[in-house]
Amino acid sequence: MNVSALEEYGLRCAVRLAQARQNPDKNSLSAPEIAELEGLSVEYVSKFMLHLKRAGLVNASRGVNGGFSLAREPSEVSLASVFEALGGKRKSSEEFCSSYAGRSESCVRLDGCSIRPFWKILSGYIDEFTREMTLQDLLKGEQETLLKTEEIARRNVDQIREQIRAERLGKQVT
Amino acid sequence: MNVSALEEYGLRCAVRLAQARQNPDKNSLSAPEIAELEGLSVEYVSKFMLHLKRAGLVNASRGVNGGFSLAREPSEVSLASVFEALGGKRKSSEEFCSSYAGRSESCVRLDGCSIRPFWKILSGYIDEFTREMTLQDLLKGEQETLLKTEEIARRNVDQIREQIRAERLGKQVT
DNA sequence: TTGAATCCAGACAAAAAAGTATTGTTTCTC
DNA sequence: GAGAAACAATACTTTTTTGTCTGGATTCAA
Repeated sequence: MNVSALEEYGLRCAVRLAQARQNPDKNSLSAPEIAELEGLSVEYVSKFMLHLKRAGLVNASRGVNGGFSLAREPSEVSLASVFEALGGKRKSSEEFCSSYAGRSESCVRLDGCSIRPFWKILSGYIDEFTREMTLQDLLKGEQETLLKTEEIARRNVDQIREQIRAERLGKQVT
Repeated sequence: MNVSALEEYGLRCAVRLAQARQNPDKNSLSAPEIAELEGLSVEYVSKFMLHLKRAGLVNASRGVNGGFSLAREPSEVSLASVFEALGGKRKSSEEFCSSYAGRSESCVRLDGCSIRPFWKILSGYIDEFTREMTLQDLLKGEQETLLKTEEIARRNVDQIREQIRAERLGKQVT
């Protein structure tokens, strides 16, 4: 349940590009520039950028004045899409169960699992969070980030309430 | 941002012990028994249990009728304490920044970081979640888990609002 | 047209996490 | 007391993640 290096560094690079985009003179950054800004090696940064490019999030141009630029508006780039582009896809509930099946064919706990509901809620919140947040949101500063966060958290509570209601109805029918 | 094997399997083993505790005849389980129940190797389970024991969460007894039993009431064992015992401690905000410093001495973004507030909120929610949830909660079933979840989520919203308010006041003073 | 700066791609190396194997110690039962 | 069943501890192997290195290919400018 920790942030991976991929997620952290990749997101930082994306944010740099989002910032650069707001610069009227020069809205692209080269790998060496990003590396310098972030204190990372050029090779490492290049690796991230390649992934982002393949996913269509970033445009690249070669040559002496080349570099990378964000392909879309920062407000149109969710953090989830960045993470996905980087290859560090989060496991869905099903993938999760099958990947932690231990030695058995499928998870021993498929019915009556007491842990899954817990992970599911937590995981759902994280997904919601990363899907709703965009590069633009991050650029706006802490105060704005907090406001957006509150909105997401509030909606999350509503969703949980909805689930509780649904569960209750299901119970009554049975 | 994925659950580690340590967290998943370790928690499962702890839940098994919490279940066993409710059994009046036999409130302990041996490593082979847990391994069988969870579809894991005995050696692997033993490794988890050793950690849980060292952290004082679990009592162990050797010999032919030996095994492990939960040292406290399931309602007194938070998921956070289980995870911590297993060694997979979550990074605090400070640890986080220093561990992803790249090649520099400290993180390049220490002031005016646009990403930290985001991770901080998300991380705070996860921490809150794992601290509040206990083994007892997991045993109660999905419906109860959801109710507790809603409570935590609601409190989370309040905390965010509090932060927003504090931030606003801070801004005004400056 | 030559060279420098850049992206592109995959192989490679190092470190961490996941999982196994081995050897020993304790406890119970017969 | 001997043997079986269990925990204890650590070393070892495998896999995944993290990060580097190397050898291109493309573009621009002098």
